[in-house]
Amino acid sequence: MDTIETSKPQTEADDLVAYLRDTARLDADTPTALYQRLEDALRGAIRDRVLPPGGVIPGERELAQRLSISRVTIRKAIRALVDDRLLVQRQGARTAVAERVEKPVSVLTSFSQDMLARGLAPGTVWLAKDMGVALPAEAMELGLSPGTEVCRLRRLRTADGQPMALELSIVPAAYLPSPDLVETSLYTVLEERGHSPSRALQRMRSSIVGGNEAKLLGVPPGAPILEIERRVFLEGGQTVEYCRSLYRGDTYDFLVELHR
Amino acid sequence: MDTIETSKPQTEADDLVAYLRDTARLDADTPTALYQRLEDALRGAIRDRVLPPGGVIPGERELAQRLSISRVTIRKAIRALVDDRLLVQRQGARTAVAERVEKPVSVLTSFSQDMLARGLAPGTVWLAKDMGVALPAEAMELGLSPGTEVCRLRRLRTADGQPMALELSIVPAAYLPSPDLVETSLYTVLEERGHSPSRALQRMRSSIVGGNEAKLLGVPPGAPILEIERRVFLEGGQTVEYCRSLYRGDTYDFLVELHR
DNA sequence: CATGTGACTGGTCCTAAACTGGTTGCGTAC
DNA sequence: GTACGCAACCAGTTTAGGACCAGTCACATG
Repeated sequence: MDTIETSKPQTEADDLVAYLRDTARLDADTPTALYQRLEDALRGAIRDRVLPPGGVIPGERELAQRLSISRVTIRKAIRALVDDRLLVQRQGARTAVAERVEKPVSVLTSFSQDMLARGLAPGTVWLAKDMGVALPAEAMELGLSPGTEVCRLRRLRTADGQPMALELSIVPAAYLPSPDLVETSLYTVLEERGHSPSRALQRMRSSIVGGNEAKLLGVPPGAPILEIERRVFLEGGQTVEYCRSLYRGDTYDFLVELHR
Repeated sequence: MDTIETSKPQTEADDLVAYLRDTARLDADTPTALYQRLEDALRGAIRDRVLPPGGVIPGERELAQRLSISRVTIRKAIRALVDDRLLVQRQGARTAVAERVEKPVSVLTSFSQDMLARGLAPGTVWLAKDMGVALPAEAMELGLSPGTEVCRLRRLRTADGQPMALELSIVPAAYLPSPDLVETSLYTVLEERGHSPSRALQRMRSSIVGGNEAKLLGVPPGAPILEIERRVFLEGGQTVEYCRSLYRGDTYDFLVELHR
């Protein structure tokens, strides 16, 4: 028999059990699988710091008994979190919450944040701000119906006063009613208006700069540039920005983290 | 929240059943086929988030009973949505609403996989394979003690027969005892030997190709190239490969997915 | 101090019941 | 023929129990 006789007043464990019982709605009769609900509840407990990083969770048997759930189910839920690197299991030792969730480097940042992270002072020179009906190509990239209004922002971005990139941003007027709302950071304005970018796809290629753009960037024609085409999405999947940038190849590099 | 569900324990299921009953007009005598109406109703339920993505729908038998409809009809309606990838069926498990399946783009891939994903046939021309004591710079990049043995692989990678990239890979001999083990794919060999890459950091910049490399890549000197420097890590964090590549700027672009 | 024991941990295996979708066959109505 | 209903069976999943192994850790013993 694998019985358990614990009655120690472990407040932490009690808190967790209570949290799980509430969050997973163990008694409710939902169509969702039990282990699935428990998994989500555990995920929430880690997110809400009910389970602090580095802390340990109660034993599987104890959890099973106190939640009136089979150990199989507990293990199935835990297993999913272990696969996601949120929990760490070691035979013989208790299951623990992962110490540090490695913050991925592939993070969606604005130009300003990017430069600050490099220890450079970001700056902006406005080249054009306008508004109008989306061109067919723009409507296509943004997933808009033809005829929708869009804002266009054309800027020279600088770092420590030196030209770093040319940027053309196109944003549906639904998210940015006027280009004049943007002082320096487009993303700040979007966030303030409740349209937080959540995801982006970015295509990069190496290319050669032409005459006009070379002058603006302060490099000789024929210098290498990093062409970046970026489509930024909201939580719901709607495209909130389409952006084409030319970064100076001699002073800019892009860092990505790749997985699995 | 827990106390409100006195009259009806299955809130979620009840909501759906009510929604379907209303939307599909089950009792009405319309020329439209019953399964057709049910299908549209289910489609609406998904669109209106009555059925959230990732959620599960009640079992076919339960639906059939509660809607007073045959299971055959239920299945016929569900079948259509499965064909449209709106629902996901798995024998033994409940039918679930499809998650938005944005395939992750920031994935660690080998050159071969990358080219295949682009619909191109990957190829390799060996320029050099050798082995020796790590140079100080190499030891530094790989995090090795000075004097450790490393393998060096220098390859011209082709796509559909055309030169695409020059690649110099450096791998500690502990993970690759001999450079001759690699036929075409380094990652395949590493995986077979139990050293699966799990994570990589990649730095990219735009640059100009020099004379020798231009000849190998089949582009004129001064053509734009994408310089990629990649450090690949194992699960445990040890560096398993340090790689420098030059990709042709005119035919190669790199796609990344960024979050939050 | 070292060390060994025992209680506890997760890892793995098993049985079993109650469900799930998958499939087939038979029947009725239009 | 198509639409619809009913029923049985198969295969897979979920959940509940249990038992045993192997690793970990705290604590008493020397």
